[in-house]
Parts: sequence; C-alpha cells; structure tokens
Amino acid sequence: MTGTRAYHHGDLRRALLAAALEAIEEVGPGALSLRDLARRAGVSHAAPAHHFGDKAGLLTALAAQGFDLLAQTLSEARDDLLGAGVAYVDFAVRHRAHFEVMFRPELYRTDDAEVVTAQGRARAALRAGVAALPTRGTPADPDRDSLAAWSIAHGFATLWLAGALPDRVGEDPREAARAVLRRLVT
Amino acid sequence: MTGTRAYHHGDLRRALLAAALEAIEEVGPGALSLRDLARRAGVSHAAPAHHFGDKAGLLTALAAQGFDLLAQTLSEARDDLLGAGVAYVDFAVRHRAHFEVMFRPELYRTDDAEVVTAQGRARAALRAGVAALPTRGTPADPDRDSLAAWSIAHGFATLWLAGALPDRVGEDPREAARAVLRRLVT
DNA sequence: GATCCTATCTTGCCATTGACAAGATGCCCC
DNA sequence: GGGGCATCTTGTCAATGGCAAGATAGGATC
Repeated sequence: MTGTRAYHHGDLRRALLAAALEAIEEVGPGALSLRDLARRAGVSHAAPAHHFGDKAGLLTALAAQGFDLLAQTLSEARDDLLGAGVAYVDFAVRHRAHFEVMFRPELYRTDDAEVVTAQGRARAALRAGVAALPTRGTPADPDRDSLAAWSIAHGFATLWLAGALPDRVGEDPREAARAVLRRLVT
Repeated sequence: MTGTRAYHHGDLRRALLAAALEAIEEVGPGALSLRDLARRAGVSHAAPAHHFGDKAGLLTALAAQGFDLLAQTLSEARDDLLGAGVAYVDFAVRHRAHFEVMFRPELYRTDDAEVVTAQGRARAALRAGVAALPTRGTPADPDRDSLAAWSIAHGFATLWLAGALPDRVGEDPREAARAVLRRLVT
C-alpha cells in the first residue's frame, strides 16, 4: 500500500512524478530523461510510457499539479498585493521544478483538460490576491492592475531563478521580492 | 565572399547562427538539433562542432550576440522608464530566439568572456534607460527602482512569449506593455 | 611554381534517448 | 481456479550529440 512494492510497483505513477521533480531541479526540464526516471524508480525503461504515454504526457501531469499547487498557495496568502506577490515568488523558488515546467508551453499539452482547469483556479486565485492596486488619478482598471502585479512578481521570480539578479539583492527571495513589489504598491 | 560557396563553405559560422535562430523560433532552444542546423546549411553533421565545439558553444555565441543586441536596442530607446521598458519587451518579441536563450543559463556557458562583457553592456544600458523612477515619500533607491522596472518589463515579456496572457491584452505587445508599465511610473 | 601547413569540412562510429511492439506477470473478480 | 485486465519487461529502431580519423582547399613560404 504505502510501501515500495515489487514487480507491480504499486505507486509507480507517483514515484515517477517525484523522481521527475528531483531530476528537473538538477538538470532542468529540457534535459529530463524518461529512462533516467525509470532507473531512479527501479523499473524498466519503458514503464513510464504506460502511465504517461510520452514525455510531454509526464510534463503535462506536472504542469497541472503545479498550477493546482500555485492556486492553493495563493489562496492561503495574505489578501493584498504584497502578500500575494511575495507568495508567488516564494512558490517559484520553493517549487522551482513545477514553476519551470508550467511556463514552458512547448514542453507539454496546454490544452489538456486538467491543465486548463488548474490554470483557471490559479488565475482566479491570482486575481483575488492582487485585488486592486491603490490608484492615483488615473481611473482604476483592475485588468491592467492585476496584469502589472503579475508581471512584476513573475519577472522577479524568473530573473531570480535564472540567476540573473545582481548579488546585492541578497539571499532571501521573500525579502528581496517584498522590497521590489513595494515600488508598485506605494 | 557573400555567396553560398561549396566545400569550404566560406561563411559557415554565420550561416549556422542564422539557421539556429530560425530553428529556435520554430521549436525552441531546447529542441535545437545540431544535425538539423547542418542540414539547413548543407554541410555534414559534424561541421558545426568545428566552429562551436558543442551545442552549448553555439548557444553561448547566440547568447553573447543577444546581449549585445539588447544593449544596442536599449541605448537607442527613449531615456525614461516607459521608453526603455517598451523597448525591452519589443526586443523580446522581435528577437524571441535570442531572448529565450539569454535567460536560460543551463543551456550555455555563462562564464564565457564574450557573454560576460556583453551582459555588462546590457546591464549598463538597462540602468541608464530606467534612470530613476519618480519616488513619492520613500527615499529614492536607484537599485530597487531599476530592479522593479526590470522585473515588470521582463515579467511581461516572458508571459507574453509563453502565451500565458489573456487574449484581452490585444495583439500589439508595445501598446500592451506601455499600459502595464505605466502602473509603475504613474 | 612546387611544397608544406593549417583551418575547414567529411566519413565513420558509439552511447544515449524517445517511442513503439510484443510478450510476461500478477492481481481482482466471478 | 480460471479469465480478464492493468501493469511492467524485453527487444528493437531511428535520431541525436560527441569523438576520432581522414580528406580537401587555399594560402604562405621557399
């Protein structure tokens, strides 16, 4: 049941997804090898195909999982721009593998049903989180506002993950993100 | 000289880089195949190795080229946040292949000398472009300001390229970017 | 003008990978 | 206890990246 079973592995699908997350953290989603995952799980090289069809199938499952996780994370965050933005960046750093797959549509099937619904959940949570920026002068436009908030959080997260930011931003992504996001909210 | 010559191709290095840009626009940098490039250029499958060593070598050359191009683009843009930001997004869309390689450090050698100097140029142009945001109340912090500007432009560009933005943002990346960036500058 | 010399490109090869086909294994349910 | 089915294995193929060894050309040197 819970254990690591023999021949009929018992939980191979979950084991492969977990192994995939590990592998992606090490080499990135592009260099992911199904055969390597099979080795990590101790099964034959063709076993993954049964559960996911092909590599895109596996990454599709990961993407759906990732969007669900993001939706959950955002809905638990503080209900303002700063809280949601920091939570977004934190998610990207802590769930790097998921995040990197989610925003690389060429790697998976974006029209997959589970992906689409999970994406919808994440999108809704995002909009609820950033609510509305305090607007000055210009008439409020919630669409533009949430787009701006999403952009700055996503950009910071992406640059952080790419290692493109100067050392001076420090070691703590949450703290650094808060300082940057504050520029939008002040 | 200019033409497409036989055996000793004459301009193979350049031809391969051009072919790589084409191929990356079609299938992304991850699915790039050296053998496919060789076929496009009409040479044998091992010819690229002579000029670039390996795949990472070719992508390193592309990354350096990309950072130089970005530096040039930014230095020609209007000298405020809106102008620089729009130019940044426009660069990402028009030079998608370069842009996608530049911010995927696992694909190339980030410690390459040409890459490092080109990166420096781009960084300087970026800082000059965003200059300083108008600050209200809080004491000015140019580092944080330019980081915020970079983040929002980079985030918007990345989301645009990933096709993650809702249809409602429209077809023109420059116009859409301007609307979003204005939230930071207003 | 002949000869070397080196950058450039080719041919041949090997290990790895993704994908597919066919077969083996074990569990569940009647 | 026997059929049926999901699960996993073995075997194979084409494509790829990378390496080694060789062929070719174009210029430099004498």
